[in-house]
Amino acid sequence: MARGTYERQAMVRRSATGRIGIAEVAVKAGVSHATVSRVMNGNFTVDPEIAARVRAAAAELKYQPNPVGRSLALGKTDTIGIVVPDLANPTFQAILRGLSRAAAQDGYRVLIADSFEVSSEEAILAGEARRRCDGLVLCAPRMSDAELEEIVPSLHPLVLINRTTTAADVPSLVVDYGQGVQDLAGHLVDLGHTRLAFLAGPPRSASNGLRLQGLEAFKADHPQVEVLMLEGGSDFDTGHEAVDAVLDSGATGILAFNDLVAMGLMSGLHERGVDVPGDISVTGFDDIPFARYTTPALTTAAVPITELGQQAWEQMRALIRKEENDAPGSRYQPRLEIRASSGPAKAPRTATHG
Amino acid sequence: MARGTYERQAMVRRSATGRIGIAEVAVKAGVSHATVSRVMNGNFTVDPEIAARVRAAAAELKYQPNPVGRSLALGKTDTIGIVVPDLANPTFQAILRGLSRAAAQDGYRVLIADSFEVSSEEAILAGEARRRCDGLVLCAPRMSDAELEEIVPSLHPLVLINRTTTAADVPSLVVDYGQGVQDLAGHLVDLGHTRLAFLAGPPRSASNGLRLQGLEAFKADHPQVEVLMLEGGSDFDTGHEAVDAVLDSGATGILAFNDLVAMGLMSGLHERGVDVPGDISVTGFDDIPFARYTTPALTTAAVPITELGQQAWEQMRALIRKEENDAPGSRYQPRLEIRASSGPAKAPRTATHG
DNA sequence: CGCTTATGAGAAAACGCTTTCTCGGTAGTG
DNA sequence: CACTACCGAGAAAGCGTTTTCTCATAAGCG
Repeated sequence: MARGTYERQAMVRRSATGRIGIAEVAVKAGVSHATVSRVMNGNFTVDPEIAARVRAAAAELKYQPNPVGRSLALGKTDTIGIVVPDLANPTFQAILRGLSRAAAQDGYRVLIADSFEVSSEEAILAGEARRRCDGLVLCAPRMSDAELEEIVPSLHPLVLINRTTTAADVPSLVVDYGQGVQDLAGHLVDLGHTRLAFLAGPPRSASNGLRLQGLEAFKADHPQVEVLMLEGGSDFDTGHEAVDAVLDSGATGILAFNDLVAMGLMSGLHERGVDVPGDISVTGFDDIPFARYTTPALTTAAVPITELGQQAWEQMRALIRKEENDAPGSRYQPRLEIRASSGPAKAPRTATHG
Repeated sequence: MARGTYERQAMVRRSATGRIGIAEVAVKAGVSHATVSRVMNGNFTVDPEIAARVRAAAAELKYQPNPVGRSLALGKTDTIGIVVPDLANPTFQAILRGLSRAAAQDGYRVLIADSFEVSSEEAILAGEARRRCDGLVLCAPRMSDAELEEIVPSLHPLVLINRTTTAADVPSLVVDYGQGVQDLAGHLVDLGHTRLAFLAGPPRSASNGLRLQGLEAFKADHPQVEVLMLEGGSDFDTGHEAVDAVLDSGATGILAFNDLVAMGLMSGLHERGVDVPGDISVTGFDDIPFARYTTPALTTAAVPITELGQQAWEQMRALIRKEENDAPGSRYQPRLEIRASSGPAKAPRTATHG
């Protein structure tokens, strides 16, 4: 109080924008804004007495630094972006959740961008999100390999999920869908099924491609087993609508693209009076939380999906901090989760019904 | 080309940050950055020939304006924030999705903040998110009324979901859970049930409070019906673990807090060999997409949840644009969705079992 | 006691953009 | 032909911070 010069005015005039800025605090504390900034950032080259005065003024005015100004000065936003093809998909929701939680732990926020499965939008969304953030997680992009390779360099720091690139410094987290689908098919064959059908996912989905490759390998290993391909999608309705095609196929073991499709299919089969797994065995993929609660509980391949979101953040953090990353990316093995929706094959069915 | 003075240097020197900025474009086009800015923003007071030159330079350098600088200058971020108590909850996921989609249509992005049901974190998260964004959607906050009232003024523009405030200019979107639960209870009574049990949700949840109020009203209207209260939560496991309590209660009609709890409960009852709806009728709440695919399909009260997310954006947009809003907030009536999980009551059960 | 070296805080530049202000130049009008 | 009006583009001032630079003051040392 010795100086007595500060806080001349009782009323604080707010800046043009109406919000309290560093300038108001500086005036109230009788110091320059540089000093206020130093205090707010814990710079110890400030006289403790003055620091206390600044802190008091800041507290009284409820001053909170403007993050935009801060971002501009520091060149970072403490925000990362994520682009997903479909926010309605539990898989992407789980990744988002894992990512968001892990990032929050380190003081980062997450900006989301949903491409609604419109692959032509992805590059634009990704670019915009990236410029607003310190890094980007590109989740199962539907764009072509060529397009991906083209935009990847401009997106760094970048973490890819379920997609790979030749570019350096771009960690990829991929799930081994090929192996997973082979495990599921193997499980069905062990149960005596000899005629399987695969209910495929979205054509542009890379993970669908991996499943198809896995099934090719499986067919090569098991020449005695028939594996049919049926068109599909990635949601409930797809599975529900596939009932006729499934019954027509005469297959007794159905590999659905994912759990959602499997649930839709089971629901449809139930309506038709077809017993699962008595008449037909059904398997899903992902092991979403709902899978264990369906009736019958769904046999599926469990993907450690929330962990994947978290891992995405770990990789991103390493990139942002420019740390040496010993394991740039990783490969996740699905774990076979045998439940009640798969059972022994009954007498072979014929290809036509009704 | 008449001037011939621009583009003196073949090599463009990038700014300190390494990224291409407005300055590089200005140099390449031989104009000031003011002019570049004007061209980029479609200001028509620029000579068409110069504008073309600027556009060419921008395209060649792949110039994209830095959103942070832009935000600082314009005082807006084209981003809104949303705070949810639990990103794992399908209800909040759906709200997020509806919000994100609607906002994207108007060129806005969404920043998410998950409080993980830690109510003490909500105020901080909300404040931080708000400062980074042009507005905030506060979704079913768990904080006390007092705390809510205290922080609300500093959060404007603000849209509340499933919570109300006395502050002006804060639209509230609330679902009439009280009416919905009465409808469900009425449905069960119509089926002959006289002993109901309510599997409650999280204690701090306002929507749980509304359900309890609704049930009080219901009890007053139906003195002959017993309505028991059981402790619960909001997820699968809660429902699953409640099996014993439900069976002990002797109730034949169970009102679960939401669809998740109902599904967990049905799964548990199935494991115990209890028939739904033969022995016990179960109802959910929300009508999440999965509800129609459970076995038996779940009777529930449908909440137009994605529409709610969209409405949240409509309100937010009106606030941001400072439009007059004729309907600040709205009240949503759940729609009874009768499916197979509810059926006629069988002979009354005794309070003890086993 | 005078010179050099810390120390601490203000002035100013920087971050990248938008926008007001300013002014040279051209066209239009009496 | 002179004077005003207008148009288009550059200069410069913001937006709200952080950080470097600079300088006054005080302390340390011979």
